[in-house]
Amino acid sequence: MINKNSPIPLYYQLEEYIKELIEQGDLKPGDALPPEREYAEEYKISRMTVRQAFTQLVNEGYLYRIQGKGTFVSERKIEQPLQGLTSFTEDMKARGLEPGSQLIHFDIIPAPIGAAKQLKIAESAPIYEITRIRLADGIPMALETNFISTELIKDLTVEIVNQSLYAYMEDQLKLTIDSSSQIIEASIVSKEEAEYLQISEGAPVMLIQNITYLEDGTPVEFVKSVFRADRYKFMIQKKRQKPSGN
Amino acid sequence: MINKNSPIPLYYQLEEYIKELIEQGDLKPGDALPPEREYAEEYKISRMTVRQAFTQLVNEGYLYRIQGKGTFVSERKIEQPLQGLTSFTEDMKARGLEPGSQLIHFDIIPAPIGAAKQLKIAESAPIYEITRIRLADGIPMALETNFISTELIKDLTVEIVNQSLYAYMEDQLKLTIDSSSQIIEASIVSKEEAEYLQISEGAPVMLIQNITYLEDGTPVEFVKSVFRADRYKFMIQKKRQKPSGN
DNA sequence: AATGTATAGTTGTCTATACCAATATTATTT
DNA sequence: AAATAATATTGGTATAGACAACTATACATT
Repeated sequence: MINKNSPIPLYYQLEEYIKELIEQGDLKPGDALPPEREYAEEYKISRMTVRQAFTQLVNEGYLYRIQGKGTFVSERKIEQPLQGLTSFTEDMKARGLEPGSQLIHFDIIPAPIGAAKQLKIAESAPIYEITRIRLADGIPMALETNFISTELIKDLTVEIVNQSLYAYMEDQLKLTIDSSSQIIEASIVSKEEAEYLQISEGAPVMLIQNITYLEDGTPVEFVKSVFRADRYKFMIQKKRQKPSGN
Repeated sequence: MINKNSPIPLYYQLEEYIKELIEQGDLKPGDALPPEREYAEEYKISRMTVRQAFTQLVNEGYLYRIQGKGTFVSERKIEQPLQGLTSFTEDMKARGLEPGSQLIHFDIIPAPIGAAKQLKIAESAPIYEITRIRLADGIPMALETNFISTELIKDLTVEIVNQSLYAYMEDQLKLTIDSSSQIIEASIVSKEEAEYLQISEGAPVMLIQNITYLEDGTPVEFVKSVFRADRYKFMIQKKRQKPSGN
């Protein structure tokens, strides 16, 4: 289970191992884990290292601790978007649907004022504008337009966008994605959008704007999406920030 | 700054101190903090203790670390809802609006099937059903119905609900709120809702369902809200979960 | 029966130290 | 002047141990 010769950190190995036990049902919600000291002795690692693994899992919502009693498996594990920040593709897969895309256009244009402001670049600076119909099991789910500065991301291709933009940024460009902010609102679909989405004019839709940031706060991507309300609900899980912590 | 005789943990003292520096602008976004070893020497505490404080702040989005370079203040600190989980009241205040309420009814009824399922209680078990029009600067913003089991929360009054239900649960009942999950969708307003909200029939609205959980996973409150789309947008900030961590 | 006391087991905090990995800086070589 | 190598600095991982705070239980005392 724990391999001391592996280059993978011990605390991370233990973390993944426990996560597995939970996901496979070997550890059920409410169950107490073996005490920290027991793990330490069992695997011949120090208690602090065990604590580091536990702490991560507590932060991620898998476990909770009660001083003097023990460490327990949380009732509902907080849903963890796989890559941390969910893309449409991951989102659909998680819902058991087959994601797909239909490209409307892929252009480099002078930044419109809205996108320029969100991406904190000069107005009319060149940016990619990529519009796609997003499909789930072949049925239109959303109309999505991405705005990406050509400054940060060069040589973008349709292939990259259709694969995984995030993976490309992290693996190839060594950019670390840190966080995102979203604005969600309800609206009525426009005539043009209705056609793409194959819904009747005046039907309700959800407008979602997403901005993705790097660690130093630089915005890298601005996405505007129009989701069909009859096919899409948005789910969020929030964990409380507590004064005590680690 | 750091008081070794205080019962307050050292890492927490340091954490609060650094947080203060950031919030007062003494440490600006992008600034590098003094290295961990320097803090350790400065305050005669161990480096691991400094790391514990730093780690907390990294998890809360205040700081980010780059190995070999240093630790830096984040550009935009992830918005931290004051009480961790935002209530309507806090939400409106944060938007600079004056929150208000107009009670429609406050009853104890047998749990309808939907609420019973969400709260994981027996169908037709007694629950509070509280419906209010939520106002912002005196204008209807949302229609909100709370479902709360009488089992967990006894002796609930209109006053408590109008004050702060969360504060009552934590301070009086010693229940620790841990997390919440929400489902958001777009819809068209019904005739009855339209009247309460003073909008025209068929206008777009956002339906928000919220469930609040304790640490052990017990659901304590189920809230269904209908928000006017013309007056309300929903904002979320997500922080990426990274494989490495502590 | 109620209350105090002792004890063992658990997580929480903290120290001191060591070495590794990534980055930045300086010195050296070309 | 540029490239390379060596060194220093910084965060990352890990150890071993100590004591504090809290919980639960068993037992004794009142």
